[in-house]
Amino acid sequence: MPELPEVETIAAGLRRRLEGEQIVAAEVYWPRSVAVPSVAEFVSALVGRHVREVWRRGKFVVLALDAGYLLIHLRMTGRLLLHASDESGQPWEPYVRARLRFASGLVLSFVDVRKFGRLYVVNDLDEIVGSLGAEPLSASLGPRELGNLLRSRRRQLKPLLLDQRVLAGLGNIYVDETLWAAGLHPLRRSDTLSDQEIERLHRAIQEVLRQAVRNQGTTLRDYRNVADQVGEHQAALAVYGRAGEPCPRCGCAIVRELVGGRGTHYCPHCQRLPPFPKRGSG
DNA sequence: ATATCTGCCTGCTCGC
DNA sequence: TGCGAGCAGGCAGATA
Repeated sequence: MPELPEVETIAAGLRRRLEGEQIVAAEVYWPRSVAVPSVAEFVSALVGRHVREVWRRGKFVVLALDAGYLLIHLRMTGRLLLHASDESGQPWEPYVRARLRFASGLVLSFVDVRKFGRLYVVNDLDEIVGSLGAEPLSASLGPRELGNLLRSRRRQLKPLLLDQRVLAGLGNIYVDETLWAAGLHPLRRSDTLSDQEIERLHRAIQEVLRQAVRNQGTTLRDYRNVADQVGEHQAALAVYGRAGEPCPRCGCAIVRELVGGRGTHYCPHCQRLPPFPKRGSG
């Protein structure tokens, strides 16, 4: 699933090759992939525009155009593939839901097996990303700010960290990895963390995400970068998808349970749940 | 305020 | 070998 590190990798790949490019055609093969506006308006808003800038916000890829913005959310199986052209010689790509053609001949294919991904064209960015929470890697999110986000709510840590309105960019894989790195139980209530635990969680978020970005993301099945290459971070995962395997820290068997309806992986030895909620800074 | 459920989707794995 | 059931999960929307 493309989360922050995967989307960051994709945005970087697009930035290098698309900035300055002009869109000459937009093709939609699965209309429901276009969230907003109508397909006809989507196409006419894109054709003729230039790509000014490309970045990531949460799990969204943002293409700033000379008029308006194209946003892409890959959800579960979405891919953005760049080809020099889709003329003869290119392998046929199944599950293409939409395509953009550029003046240089570049072709950007939105490929999405499960059709969960969404494309958006808007004039006001905040219409789509306005409700997103803090950027986990932002310098403005220090331990104190993270602590405020957690302590102002009384929620289980895992669903809270998955909530894009609180922190934008973490998904199931990196929440599990982060909680393991911080030594915190997924069911731990967010308002019971000590200052030390907040700092550990803050450091874990930074380190896990930065290492995953360096590794170009995690490919368990579907994720590919814009050149159709897999990531490398799957080899560095400590707990996600490793139920029954030994914890890298203590050797105890990793367990998998449902938390908030999601498959959740953790070490029962390193990530203990206190018998009763703690308060204050201990 | 928080937790839980449904629908959206399709490929894959499992058991018979 | 073939088939159906169940699973995977990000997010929006509805409900408890």
